[in-house]
Amino acid sequence: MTLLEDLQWRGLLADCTDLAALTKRVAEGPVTLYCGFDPTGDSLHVGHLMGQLTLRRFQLAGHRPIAVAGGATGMIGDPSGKSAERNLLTPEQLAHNVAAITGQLNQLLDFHAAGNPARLMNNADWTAPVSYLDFLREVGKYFSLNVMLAKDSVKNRMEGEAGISYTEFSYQLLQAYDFFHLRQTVQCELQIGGSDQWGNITAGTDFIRKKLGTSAWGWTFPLITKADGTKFGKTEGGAVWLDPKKTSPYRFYQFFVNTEDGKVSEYLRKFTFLDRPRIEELEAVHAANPGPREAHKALAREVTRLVHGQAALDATLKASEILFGGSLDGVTEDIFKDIVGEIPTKGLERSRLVGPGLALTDLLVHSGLCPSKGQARKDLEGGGIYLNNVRTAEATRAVTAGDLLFGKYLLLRKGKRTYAVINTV
RNA sequence: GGUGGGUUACUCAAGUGGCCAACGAGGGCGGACUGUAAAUCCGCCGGCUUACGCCUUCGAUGGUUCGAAUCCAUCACCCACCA
Repeated sequence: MTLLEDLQWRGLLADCTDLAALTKRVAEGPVTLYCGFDPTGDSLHVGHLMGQLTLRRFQLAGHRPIAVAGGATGMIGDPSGKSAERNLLTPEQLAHNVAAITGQLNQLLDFHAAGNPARLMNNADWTAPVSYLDFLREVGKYFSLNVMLAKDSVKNRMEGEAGISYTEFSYQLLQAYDFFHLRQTVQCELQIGGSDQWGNITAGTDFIRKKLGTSAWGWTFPLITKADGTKFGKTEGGAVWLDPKKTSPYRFYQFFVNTEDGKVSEYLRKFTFLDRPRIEELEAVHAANPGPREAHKALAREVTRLVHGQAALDATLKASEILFGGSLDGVTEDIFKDIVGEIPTKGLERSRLVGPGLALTDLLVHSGLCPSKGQARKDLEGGGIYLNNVRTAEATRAVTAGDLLFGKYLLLRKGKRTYAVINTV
């Protein structure tokens, strides 16, 4: 199976500017390709993984990937997929964000591969020095307003109430200029991106054809959705980030374990490097016996290892085994200590547990599991609270030193899978 | 600039003097079933309180009234039509 056939089998092709020609070109030898990442936040999230992983798939097949951090485009704001104008980031925020995501982009690609090492660039390097007048003469002249206005990203905003500023309207020119610059300086022939980037990518291929008279291709992959069609990568706590300080490896792993059955097959194909026989084997195992969730766990293991590494994965697996293994019997202090760092942990002065102890409702609020004492009481009465993995339904329950595990910890749980640890000091 | 309509809890959206902490839907959280899934069913969703109840909330500010989300005035923002 060729690379492009594999990508299509994985469902990673939404659209291609000329699939037949690209297929021919890829067969002839290594292609240089790029994918851009705008620094809209101080971390990438699981949605961004698709671009990074696809670059990596090309690299593994011998091609030359470039990850481009959007130091310039991030200053403008991409209107694609956005229903309203966004606030501009300050230069300080941008610099901070670029530094943060640059580190993350370094993880998934191989920058030392013999023959085709990955490269990391920042489009501010070639965009910032260009003067406004030069840009209008050298770039703007090649763009038809009619075509620009017809792009979905612009059209949707023109039709809606929010409108669009001249600044965001100009975004497609900047991205087109990136592609043009890379085509000219490093023979980059292909740009990949999510399907919402189609308009920006074709702006680039059109510009290259007009200005350079050479070929360039665009390839988009479908945006990931959940089974109910809502946005992928959001949880109660917000986005699932790649930064372990924002989303712990444990939560990251759990996010994938909790994938709906109907999506496991798709996610295995799109988020892992497992080969086709292995994925089909996992699908068969799951179909035969869905209870153990083997496919979900394989998915979660693979993605967690890719993003956080083997050591973090091991710790996460250990914590998950304990927390979802049922009883805490037989768990030693050393093993328990390992899970403390994996799930949200709050400190508590041990003196507060002496005598009558501390109301469990107060402890639930302190741990962050419940937003208020009233809610904590309702959760308790509803049977959704567990102390040291034992259901506790008395709203007036007090917690004393006698409840401590290993004389030091308390394990609180709300519902089936939300845990918190109290660490006494 | 003129005239009319609007601003309600996470979102949408009822409510036009007391029965309103405020219908309903979505969404969220819990429970049952199951498999840390989906679907379904049940409960809860401003705060404090064991409870009676108390406190804060319906764009902002002031007023009328025993009593206001509901009436009046002023202000702010949004929408529609006219100029």
